[in-house]
Amino acid sequence: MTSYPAAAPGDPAAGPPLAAVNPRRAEILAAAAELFARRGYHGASIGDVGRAVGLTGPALYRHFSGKEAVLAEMLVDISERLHAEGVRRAADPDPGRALDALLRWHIAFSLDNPALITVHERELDNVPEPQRREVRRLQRAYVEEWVAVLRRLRPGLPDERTRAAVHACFGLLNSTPRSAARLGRDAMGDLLHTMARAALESAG
Amino acid sequence: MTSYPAAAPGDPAAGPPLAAVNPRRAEILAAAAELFARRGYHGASIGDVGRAVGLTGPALYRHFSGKEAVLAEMLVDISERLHAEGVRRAADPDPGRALDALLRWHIAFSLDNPALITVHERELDNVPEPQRREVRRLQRAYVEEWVAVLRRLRPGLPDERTRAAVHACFGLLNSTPRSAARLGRDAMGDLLHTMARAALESAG
DNA sequence: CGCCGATGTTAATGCCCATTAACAACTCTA
DNA sequence: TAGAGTTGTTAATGGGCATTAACATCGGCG
Repeated sequence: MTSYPAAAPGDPAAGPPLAAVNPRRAEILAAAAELFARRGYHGASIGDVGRAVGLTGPALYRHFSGKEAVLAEMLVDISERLHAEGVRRAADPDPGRALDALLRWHIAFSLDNPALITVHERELDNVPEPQRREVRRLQRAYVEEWVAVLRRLRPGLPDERTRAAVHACFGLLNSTPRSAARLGRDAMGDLLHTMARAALESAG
Repeated sequence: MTSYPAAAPGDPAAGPPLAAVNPRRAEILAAAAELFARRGYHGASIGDVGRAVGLTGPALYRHFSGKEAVLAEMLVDISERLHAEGVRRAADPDPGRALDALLRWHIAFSLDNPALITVHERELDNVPEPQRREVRRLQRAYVEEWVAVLRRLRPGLPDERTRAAVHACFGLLNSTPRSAARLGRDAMGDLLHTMARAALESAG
């Protein structure tokens, strides 16, 4: 079992890379993520997002081409981050270690970015078309990294069952945003890791 | 391991009891659940719901006092059904059997009513105030049924940890609506049961 | 200094939507 | 068969919201 310290500055779980590029854009994306997670894409207005960063609604159009573009950039960024680091961690030649590394990564991401996880899970349908495909592609690829590791760990399992198990595992891991989490962050991370690992092992 | 046949007519998982009372209301509630689940409460209009049952938007006001009332009745009904049957099944004197009975119940409900599960999980904030409290109360009570069973099964675990484990388990179980589920219904039910049971046992 | 691009603000504009009004049709029943 | 309740429909009505227009401010740079 590994511990779950808060994300360090260099940690890939810490924040979107574009935070350094344009702080205003990053600030808007963060506020929008929070609001979209809490009230849903259609439940949060451009004015709400603007107000959350100390601006009026129309000011956002200096930074994004529209409301959909905010969501699109948010989801593409999340999927890319999840996928890129997933590939890296799945590459461990020992499948058991790879699985633990994937679990640590996903859990750290959920604990650090509950709003992003929520939006990623719920709002894909509101992303306009060129980017929706891309997000879907990245999501699928990320799942396949997990499936490939499990396949090495438990050869002979039907792929469909493995895929279903991975989806269920994500459900467990992504429950973080909804659980009040009076447990401390580290205890919660350890608990999720233990439960997810046990769940996946039981599927074989 | 138990199987997960499709809900029989008399089965409490089959449908809301008020379906027999007023078929039009039930039809509207079902259509609204589907639309609210797919597009979110704010993303589905009264007109959309009406059209889904072959009516115009304003016709719904003959059956409900407004859009919020549709959501409220839907969520109160779900929470009541989950809770009532949860109490019944948690009453088994053998905690191991009680846990399996709870798992079977929750899994059958998710498989039969993916849209309801989704809405129940996401839209509580849009329920107007007198009923929101009631739904919260029922949700909490339902969780406590699970916690009580686990407490009997694994005495000595801190309640906070047990509660967190139950929430995580719900995340796993409720992932059904999001997983493509090319697995057959019964295989999916068995898989979820196995994984959830293993996850909960690992938490102690 | 004087212009300009970047970034904001406050007024339109136009659409969508929840809700209500005004008006039918159908059924039941006295 | 007339009248009333039930369930619909098609027109308002009014508000909210995304988006755009028109107008400032300000910092840098010629």
